[in-house]
Amino acid sequence: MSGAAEDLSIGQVAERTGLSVHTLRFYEREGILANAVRRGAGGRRLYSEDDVEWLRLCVILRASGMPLPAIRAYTDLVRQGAGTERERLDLLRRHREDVIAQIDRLTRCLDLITFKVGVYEDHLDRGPAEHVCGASSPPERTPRNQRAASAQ
Amino acid sequence: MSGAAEDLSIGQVAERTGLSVHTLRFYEREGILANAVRRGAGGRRLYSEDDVEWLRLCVILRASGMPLPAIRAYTDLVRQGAGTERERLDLLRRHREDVIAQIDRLTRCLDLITFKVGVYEDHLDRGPAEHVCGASSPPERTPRNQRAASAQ
DNA sequence: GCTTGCCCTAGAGCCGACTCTAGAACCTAG
DNA sequence: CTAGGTTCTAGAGTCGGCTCTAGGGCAAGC
Repeated sequence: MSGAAEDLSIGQVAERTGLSVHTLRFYEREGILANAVRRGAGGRRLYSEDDVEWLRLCVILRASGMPLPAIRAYTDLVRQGAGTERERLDLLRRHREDVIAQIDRLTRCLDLITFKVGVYEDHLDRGPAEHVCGASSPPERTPRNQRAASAQ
Repeated sequence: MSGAAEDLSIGQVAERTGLSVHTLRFYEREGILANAVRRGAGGRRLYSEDDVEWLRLCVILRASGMPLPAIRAYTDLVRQGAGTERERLDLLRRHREDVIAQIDRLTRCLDLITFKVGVYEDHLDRGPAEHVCGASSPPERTPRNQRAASAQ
């Protein structure tokens, strides 16, 4: 499936991955391509659809905060071929946990920020109250009801 | 409430905010303190509990990806005092949207990673299948049932 | 035959956010 | 009196992840 023999230029790959051509070359130097890029006339890089798929995976890993060295480690495992599946799975699982942790952290931040937004909304549509400061923990989840909260 | 007259040293503030003393001085230079730090004997910084609260808020904003210039902007508004509440609210609301967007992105990444983990689990406990590649979109949400998927 | 556009390499530059260094002052305990 | 710990300043260094520059090649179209 999908294994057409269409060769793609670096510019085309940039278009379909959202990465810049600079970044594509940079990733290659960093060892972040599952299979070595072939070269065409004049030394130009030739990419396959598989390369694009691989890069899209890399984009997702990056977007979820995986550092380049970790992506390189994963790439190395893939390049080593069969027998490294267990390690790849472990690596992905660890990253998965990491992403979950990130989401948790962000969600907790979001709660506090939402609380703070609530405090300001109160403050603005019921006239100024006393002073209004730090990150004071959402005391009991009722921004629109109580007046001890910070609005700095 | 809580407004004791206890002065805190930079080291104590570092402890209770989780920031390093270096970072505290750095933030100060960057204009990220709602009220100017007082100085004690020998020019040493004296922080109040309010400063700690403020810094905790900054930590949350940073942890949720707000860049220092935006935090400085917010700090400036706070320093200008009453009358800037609308702007502060807007700034916080924008950040709130941003955090929600981050969580969305991460959640989408998580789905793909989870899918990929599923593919590897399949692959490992039902013996190797064909080749296994990019980020191929979770075709119909059934990792453990279908065998077209990528395991690179 | 010349411009335009895409591509090449090696290496430098940039940005954000810290992080650390050097050299010196002060305070407290032994 | 001295050693250890904390703090001070100004400024340099680090790190991750790009991003760009210089200088050049090649191919297609006017």
